[in-house]
Amino acid sequence: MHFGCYFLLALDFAFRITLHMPRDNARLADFLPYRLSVTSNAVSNRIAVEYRARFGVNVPEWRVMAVLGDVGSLTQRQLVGATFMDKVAVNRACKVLVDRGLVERRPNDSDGRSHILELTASGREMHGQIMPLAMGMEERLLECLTAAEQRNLRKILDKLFAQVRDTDIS
Amino acid sequence: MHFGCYFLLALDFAFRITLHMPRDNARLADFLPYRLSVTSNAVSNRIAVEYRARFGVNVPEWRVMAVLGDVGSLTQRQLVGATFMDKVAVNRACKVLVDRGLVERRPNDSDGRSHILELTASGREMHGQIMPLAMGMEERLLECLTAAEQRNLRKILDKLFAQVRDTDIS
DNA sequence: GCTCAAATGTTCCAGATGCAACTATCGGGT
DNA sequence: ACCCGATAGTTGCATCTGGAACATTTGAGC
Repeated sequence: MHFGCYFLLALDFAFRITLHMPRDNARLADFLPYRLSVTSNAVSNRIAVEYRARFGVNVPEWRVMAVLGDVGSLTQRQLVGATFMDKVAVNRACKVLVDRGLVERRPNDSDGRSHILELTASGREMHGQIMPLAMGMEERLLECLTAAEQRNLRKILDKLFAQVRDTDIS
Repeated sequence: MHFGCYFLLALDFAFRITLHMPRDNARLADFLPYRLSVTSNAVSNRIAVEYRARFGVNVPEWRVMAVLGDVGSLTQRQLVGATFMDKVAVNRACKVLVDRGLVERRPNDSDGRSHILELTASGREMHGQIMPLAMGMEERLLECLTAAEQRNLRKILDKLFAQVRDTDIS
């Protein structure tokens, strides 16, 4: 966790440079991609620690479980599409989940290259425990925002993602 | 880049599960920390590729240069506070920048443990080139948002960060 | 001025990440 | 039926990342 003990110092520091710097100097703290990254990492780390401590899964593994628990049966390729993760990350997450008996992998009759992945009974049980935890964390995280701000945030993130995907930023 | 060729399929997939899934099922695509992470990673990767291609620096190195160029002279400890990066990341970034002649490190007279880091002439020159690029990318990224949405986003990210920092999410 | 806990920076190691190359399979064109 | 380019999955490798242990220096208390 690279925030925490240093945060007060950082705030003080940011405050000082806000006051004393010439207006035309670009400050990292004003750079929106930077803020997005810092906030996102803080949120992700916080949640990842919780998943790890309680269920022994990392974020890619949890994402795969969340999608499988929601949809049912998917191939790795479909999981890649559903989670926006790298196919290697999906492959590794699936391998771990299969080894732990949380996911079952059976041949795909209509395509010999792929397999069908599905939660086992034990996987569904963990899914039933981990989803309320995730929802609870989301709720407590979003407590600080009004309903309008929550809607705004979702809309804005969608717009930004589409912009990065479609537009030549460079 | 783990989005791109799979994106259309992902959209289609998300669309299908939106339509056909029971309402009470929690979907990963609705989970805000997930969306935040996907968007942030997409933005960061896109920008990182640009820095790498044009200046041969990675994100930690760029952050250190941005702060040094803005503030002047700092110790590694102050850089940690200013960038929210890990002290190891700051140390490595500084080492690389010193080796490349972009940053000068001189003893700190008032504290024998630390050194003062400062951009060299060549470092200031790169800073002068890289900051407009960063600002331009930010501008083109934010083109998709209204002025009100941009203000909202900054406010919301601040609130979220404070929430993660101060509140017990688990 | 001595001692010791705290702070700074550095190195080491272990895990996460993702690209690229590879194998196996598919399916369209001939 | 046979190519052959495209696709699904896997493995290897090189890089990124951060926690933990370490050396050095500081500064407060005695």
